[in-house]
Amino acid sequence: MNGRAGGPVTIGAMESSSTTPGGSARREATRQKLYEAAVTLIAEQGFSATTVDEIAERAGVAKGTVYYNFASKSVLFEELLRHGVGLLTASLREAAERTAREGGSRVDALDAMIRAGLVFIDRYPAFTQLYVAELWRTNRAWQSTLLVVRQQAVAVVEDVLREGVANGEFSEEIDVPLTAAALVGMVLVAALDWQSFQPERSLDEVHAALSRLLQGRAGGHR
Amino acid sequence: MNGRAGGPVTIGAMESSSTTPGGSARREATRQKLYEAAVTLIAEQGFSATTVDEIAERAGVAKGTVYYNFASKSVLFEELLRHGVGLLTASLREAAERTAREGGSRVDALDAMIRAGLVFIDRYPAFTQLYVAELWRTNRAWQSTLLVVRQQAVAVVEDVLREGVANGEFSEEIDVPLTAAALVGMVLVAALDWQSFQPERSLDEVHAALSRLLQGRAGGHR
DNA sequence: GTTTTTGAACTGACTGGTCAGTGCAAAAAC
DNA sequence: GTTTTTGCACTGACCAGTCAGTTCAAAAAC
Repeated sequence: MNGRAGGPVTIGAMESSSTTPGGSARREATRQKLYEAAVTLIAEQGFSATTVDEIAERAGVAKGTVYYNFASKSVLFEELLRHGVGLLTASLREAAERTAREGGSRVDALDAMIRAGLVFIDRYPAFTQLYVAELWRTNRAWQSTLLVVRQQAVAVVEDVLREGVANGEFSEEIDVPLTAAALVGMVLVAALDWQSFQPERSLDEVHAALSRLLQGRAGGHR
Repeated sequence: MNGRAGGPVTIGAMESSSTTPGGSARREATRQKLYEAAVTLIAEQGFSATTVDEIAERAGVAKGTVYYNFASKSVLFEELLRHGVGLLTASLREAAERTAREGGSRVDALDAMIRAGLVFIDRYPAFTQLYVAELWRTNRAWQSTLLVVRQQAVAVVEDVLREGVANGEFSEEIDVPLTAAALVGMVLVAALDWQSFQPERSLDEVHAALSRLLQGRAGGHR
């Protein structure tokens, strides 16, 4: 019943994390199942249109279990958000560090992060959908959670840009926050478009197109 | 009560259009009010979380009037989408044509379209929010409408890219559909981020940052 | 024996959609 | 030029259905 093909869409792992320090293994497994059920349903239908009964049914647990494990539908959603973005930032940071370790330039680091972003989106398309759909809303309960979560992800990109400016690799004229936002947006939207409207393309093709754009070989080839 | 400052957020004008060929002036005015009310509410809360009562109240009409003018809540939303994207594509196309008329290159055309996109988003932030939030959802009633509407907007960008490849201005290696999607995404996300998280920046600053990125002056300055 | 899950019943608030009826400006009848 | 009729646009109370969240006794897992 997964809109998209592919194996189990595990959003979790990410160790026990801050969510519940002393959760038993069994409980953690139940939460995991609930995350997975919730992420796909909410991505498809949106938060409000998704019922708790649906989530419980898809996770294969009783409705009471949802409320035994989470205080409310909103809380379940917020913890899900934190969970997923933790994974993403870890993956981005890892890519940047690996590049640095291997003596690559900052452009190489950005390129590696683009790929890491694409891999993440390819693996957890539902999470990405849901994130984009909710990020720019206003007046919602979890607005503050989203703000933190966004800052975490964008900060990784900003760091690399700043390092590049510091070591002279990038022009000092670049606007770090805006450029970081634009880069994240480019990857996010290109990837979602790929998944939704051009699923026949390979990850490498998408990566190549974005890489070219990053290095300015689209506007005026040389 | 408009989340953002500024004058009346008229999404309409766009002449009588195809929606209702023989609508009376009064009726058209009512529909316009309903569009304006719906676009901000749905952008803030999402489609499902927005009630028809709310829309009616904000528009200053009775609930029955909504159903007198639109078959259902979904139909109101679909017509709203078509309405807004019509405006956007018209604006993008106009920018591209103006540039061509003035003898600019295709890069100039892309640049002009970026600015036109930013101006549009600045003027109708709610519509943009709503569009992004709903575009990549699956299994929704208006999925087909969105597909058409997206294709319209992206096609304008693709056309310019193709022309650029044809006249040798762009490398033949560029992947037109993917690059177009990435460009649109870059503008969309950068603009939304600007509005939501960096509202102190001016349109010119945002435009400059995106322009630089387009011309590759971010990755490897020259 | 303690923790976790189950599953079904229940509540109270809310929602999309309906419909009989109102207001009113222009046309028709006189 | 006054009265009557027409029908479009709008109204808002109402209804049937839905949903988040609660409760709890009993079973299952640990």
